[in-house]
Amino acid sequence: MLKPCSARSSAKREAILDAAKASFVDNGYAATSMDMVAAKAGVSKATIYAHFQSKDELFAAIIRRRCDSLACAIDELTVSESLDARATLTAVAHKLLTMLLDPDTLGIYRMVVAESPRHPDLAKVYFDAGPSRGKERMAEVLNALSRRGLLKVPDVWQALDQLIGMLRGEHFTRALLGLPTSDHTNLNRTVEGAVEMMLRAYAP
Amino acid sequence: MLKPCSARSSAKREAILDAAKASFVDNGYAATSMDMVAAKAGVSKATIYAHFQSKDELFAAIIRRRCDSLACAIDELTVSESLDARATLTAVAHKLLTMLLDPDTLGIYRMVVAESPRHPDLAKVYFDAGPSRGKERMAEVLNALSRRGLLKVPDVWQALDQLIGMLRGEHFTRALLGLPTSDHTNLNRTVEGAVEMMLRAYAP
DNA sequence: GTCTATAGAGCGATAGAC
DNA sequence: GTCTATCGCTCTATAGAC
Repeated sequence: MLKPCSARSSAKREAILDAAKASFVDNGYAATSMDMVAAKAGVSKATIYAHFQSKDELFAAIIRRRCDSLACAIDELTVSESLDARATLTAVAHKLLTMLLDPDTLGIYRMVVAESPRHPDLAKVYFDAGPSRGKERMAEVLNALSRRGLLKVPDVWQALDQLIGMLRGEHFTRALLGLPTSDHTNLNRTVEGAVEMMLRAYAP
Repeated sequence: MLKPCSARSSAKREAILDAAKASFVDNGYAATSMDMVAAKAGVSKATIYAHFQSKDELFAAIIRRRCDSLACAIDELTVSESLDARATLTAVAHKLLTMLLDPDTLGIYRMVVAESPRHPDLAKVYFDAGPSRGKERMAEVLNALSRRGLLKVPDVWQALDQLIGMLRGEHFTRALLGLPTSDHTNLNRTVEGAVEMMLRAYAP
């Protein structure tokens, strides 16, 4: 579970946001009523409307708060500069996969996907703060390896698409659909296989 | 757009299914009312309930119908047996990517993802008929190449996860979130890059 | 800011005529 | 099978007291 970088809000406002996030994740946007949120947050419905103009705005606030957390977690996605290419890629791969399969990540992503036709602006906010920012962060890792002469990557963005795609493999889709997840052995095998492919293709 | 393999139903029933699919895709499950479906289908609400027991069953019928179409389209995913490894992989990659980025595929997938917490059984039905069946079909293609000595694949399922993951790249996520899609040049480049990786790793 | 109470609209599902 | 009409319920959002 991720925490925000900086928190500055009233206690009730946070309680509402927490309750709303849980309710939205569990029931979906449309099937979540403001009464449910109020009950779970331990406040009255009118109090919610004192903090948020509408159900839509409450939803947007949740996504934006999650984006802040995501961005923070992504920025912390660093790897020691003294490792070789294989160790670096393996480390960053494990961190990424852990982040992707986090229940919070999946729950929010499910909502963003579901509501993207009705809330296209939020989908963009999420994509920029999540996948896009994550890729930029990983590009720095790859570039560092290139600078040290441990990798030769002609197109960093394409290489990252390939690495991330291979890492997600079937695991992410299965988790997103709530299907029984592959065990930890397979996760390690996926990482090893993906790293092997990268090394084979982009060794200097 | 995909069509079902076999159709056997009354005209009104089909009209209801078509209208419901469009409404569910556009508005999401919970935000779609039976009145909307009735209006779009040109029937009365009671007629819908004469054909489907509940809103849930109507939703399930749509997913199942889509699964039939998907399975049919996937079974037709064949490639000439006389092509070399690169041409075969490129052809099957283009077919897969076209299928994945089809607006109908995306719309239904969005719904299945959104409702998977409340309809886990439907998520499994969809996964089996879609991704799982597609992978089995592609395994046959890879096995055929291996049999002809054009490829040496130690673990077919891992190789397929890698290939499919690289092909989806960022395109699928962007399309799923309704973000501006990369142009056709990039799609071709993605295919070429993925095929190149596969050949480099799994050449005999 | 926070509460109780409620307005006003829309929902899923059904009854009963044909 | 198909319709019109309607029941009983829940929803978002607000009014007004404190």
